[in-house]
Amino acid sequence: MATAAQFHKIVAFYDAHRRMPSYQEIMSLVRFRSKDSVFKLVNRLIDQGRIKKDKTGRLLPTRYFFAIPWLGSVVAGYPNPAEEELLDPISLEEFLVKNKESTYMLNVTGDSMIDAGIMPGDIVLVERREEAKHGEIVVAEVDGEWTLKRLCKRGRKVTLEAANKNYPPIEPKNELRIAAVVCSLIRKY
Amino acid sequence: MATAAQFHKIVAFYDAHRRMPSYQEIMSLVRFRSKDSVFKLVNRLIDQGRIKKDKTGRLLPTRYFFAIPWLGSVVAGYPNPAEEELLDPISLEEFLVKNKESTYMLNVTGDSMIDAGIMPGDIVLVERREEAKHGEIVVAEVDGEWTLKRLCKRGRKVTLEAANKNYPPIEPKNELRIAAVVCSLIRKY
DNA sequence: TTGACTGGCGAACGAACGTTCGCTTATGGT
DNA sequence: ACCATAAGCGAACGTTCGTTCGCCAGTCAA
Repeated sequence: MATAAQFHKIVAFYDAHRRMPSYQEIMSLVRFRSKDSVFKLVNRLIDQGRIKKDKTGRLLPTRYFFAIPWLGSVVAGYPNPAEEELLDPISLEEFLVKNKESTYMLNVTGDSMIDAGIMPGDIVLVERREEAKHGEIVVAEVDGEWTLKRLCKRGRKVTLEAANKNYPPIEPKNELRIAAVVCSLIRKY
Repeated sequence: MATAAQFHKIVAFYDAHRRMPSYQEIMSLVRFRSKDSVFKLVNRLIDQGRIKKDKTGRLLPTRYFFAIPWLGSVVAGYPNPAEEELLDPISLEEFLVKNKESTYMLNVTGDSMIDAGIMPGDIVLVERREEAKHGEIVVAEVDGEWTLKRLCKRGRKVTLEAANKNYPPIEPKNELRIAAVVCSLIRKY
């Protein structure tokens, strides 16, 4: 269908201007000479679910505007580059950030969690909250500093364990204050 | 400054509607009774760099709309929650995706790269290209399947090395086709 | 060949847009 | 107490918005 190329131009406009184009702007994007042609094109795109309209008629982007195509698995299969959009398209924000209000980024230094695949220089996305379950990786306050460890609850005993055999578990003397819970990890190469 | 709370409401509107509010909409958001008051408020926000306007007067979001606050380092210091916005605010997309056209997501299965901190179930963001430098982690085509390995160039000899001592290096018999280069890693807990 | 359907064109509609004006009220420094 | 400045109000401006209309050229099935 030819609407795919036209849709691409709209997405490109959105990426460049960080807003949806007006009907006039789409008109020159896809080289129409009538706004009504655009109107009908937009309705087709809405039927396909690629664009949305709010109740005042303004155009809104959908997930397709933010999506990074998902190719599949890297060991198991041999993805066909022709059919890129197999899995649900999803934006990184949507994928990683559940509660925008309480999510923060944190640089990781030190190698105490290296056996859990968290290396120095990595970035963790954390959600600020004070409760965590057994096994979750948390940011805890110990001796006035923040430290990244795995929370272990055994009966009434709570310890902080590193994922590195060179670091002994921490058994908090007084109270244990949890500052945040790690919800995802990011690494740039 | 009181504009901070008002700015927050505008960001909230943007998050909810995926577009910038009109002056009228800001009017009711911040409970003004005149569009001119909004006009002046917006100009203040523009002076602060928190909002932008294109040449037609439409409002545009800035990095502040997408940013996840950066708290600092998790081991070294003790970040003050009061001053959250110390480092440059940045959006995940902006941070991780350089070339939107050629970036794809890929599921990782298998533990062959576990010593490089890439675990089964992780997701890698890759850029499709056929050239890679020594030491980069690449998606390569071997025997009709895709595999994730570190590229090693020693003189004219090119091998694919796993980051796991249980896996021997791969020495390609014929040609070595690189499908993509890993540029970042994502893990969800 | 006919008739239903689709897609693009050009013109027009009211509504909403960003902007500007003159005026009033609050605020802050001297 | 004074004046300068800033912030909010209400009304108006020209422009652009999304929408709708009638019309015409293709397409495809009956």
